[in-house]
Amino acid sequence: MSDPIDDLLDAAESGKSIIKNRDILHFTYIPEKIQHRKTEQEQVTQALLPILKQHRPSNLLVYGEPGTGKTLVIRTVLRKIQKRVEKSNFPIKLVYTNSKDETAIYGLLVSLGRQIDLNEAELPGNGLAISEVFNRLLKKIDNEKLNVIFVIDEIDYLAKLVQKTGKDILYQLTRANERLKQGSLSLVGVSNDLTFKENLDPRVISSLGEEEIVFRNYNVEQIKKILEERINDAFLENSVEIGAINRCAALAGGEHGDARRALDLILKAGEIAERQQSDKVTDQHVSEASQKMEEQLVKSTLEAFPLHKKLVILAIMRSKGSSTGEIYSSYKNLCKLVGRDELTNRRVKQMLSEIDVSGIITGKIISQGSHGSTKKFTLEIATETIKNAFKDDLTLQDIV
DNA sequence: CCTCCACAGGAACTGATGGCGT
DNA sequence: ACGCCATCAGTTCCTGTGGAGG
Repeated sequence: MSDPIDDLLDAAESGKSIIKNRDILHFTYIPEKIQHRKTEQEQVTQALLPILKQHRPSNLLVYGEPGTGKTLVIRTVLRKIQKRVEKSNFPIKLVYTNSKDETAIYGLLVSLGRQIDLNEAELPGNGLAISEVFNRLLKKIDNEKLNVIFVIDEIDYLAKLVQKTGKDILYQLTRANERLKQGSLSLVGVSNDLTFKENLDPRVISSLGEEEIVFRNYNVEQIKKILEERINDAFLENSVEIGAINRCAALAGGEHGDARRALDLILKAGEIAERQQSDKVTDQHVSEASQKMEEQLVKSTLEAFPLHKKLVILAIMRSKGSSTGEIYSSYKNLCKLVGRDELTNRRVKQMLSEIDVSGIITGKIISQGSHGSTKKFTLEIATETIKNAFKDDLTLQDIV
């Protein structure tokens, strides 16, 4: 009888790798020469020129859908600028944050702070007033005469947080230079949403929106070109079939022109091909990779849900109908089964719409006339996937 | 045309957690 | 020691709504 681990190890050893360099397939990998997005590179450079020429802070707003290369271009340009001024008496510090990675303004500011070397003692991870955090950031910049460029990705998300909490840190950020005696602060905002400016403080728009650059979506042809460029460097010669590239571009680029997804896909397909000891990546591998990635994403989302959200999902599976009321009473039963206190109706409704956002269920408001109106929910994934994801949860073991 | 059901979903609040300045 | 400021999950209270049936 053969040992499964040994088998795998044997296969890995004897199997030849067709991926030479996987780093190149990371979307944000910066090669010395990016061929595409030439005009955008020029535009970004133009907008940031004041920083280089007059040592004057400059603000910039960049739009484009996910995977259109916004961040890549900005990083490339900023790096080049940084290199130029490295040895001058005007060195530039680059700081990058994604608003979506942080759930609150506080966390976002702390993440910015960490990157200009404020440690836990100088800037604790919680407990401070927002204005105090902000003061410490500025103090650091001032004291060390830093010339900082804050790149804030998905700034529309931050704008929403600002709106919700009433804290005008975007305004504060754009006006920070007035408070700085030394050093400077430039702001590069990146947004997926062209309309996000509408609910922004006009004073912020006037300073942040001085320069605006829009990244158009890639079409399938452009995606193919990007794929070919990278595959050339990342894979062994002739190890990726044309069909695989086409399928990849169609899957990822068809709707939104998402180059990041295309690259993730070809990498995953390459790994699958290697594992199958194939010396070529075929369109079959790409399809398989696409499916696997989808499943993996759903599974890890499900696993990360807190207990009550899991219970809500099981309730949807179990309830006879799919209206909010039916789901809620089914959920209450499940709570009894596992011996947990049930949450309120309101909270469960909230959870349902959160799950809806993650794409695992879809809800539709249906009016039943005199029987009131309700939201009907439909599962978008197989019940097998759910059972599979929850089977390791001790509390749920009995009811899955 | 009006009523009325069964919810939808906004807003304000609570209580725990954690660190600040005084 | 105490009040202050933020965040987070959850609760309480609330107003809004589409259309079948009267």
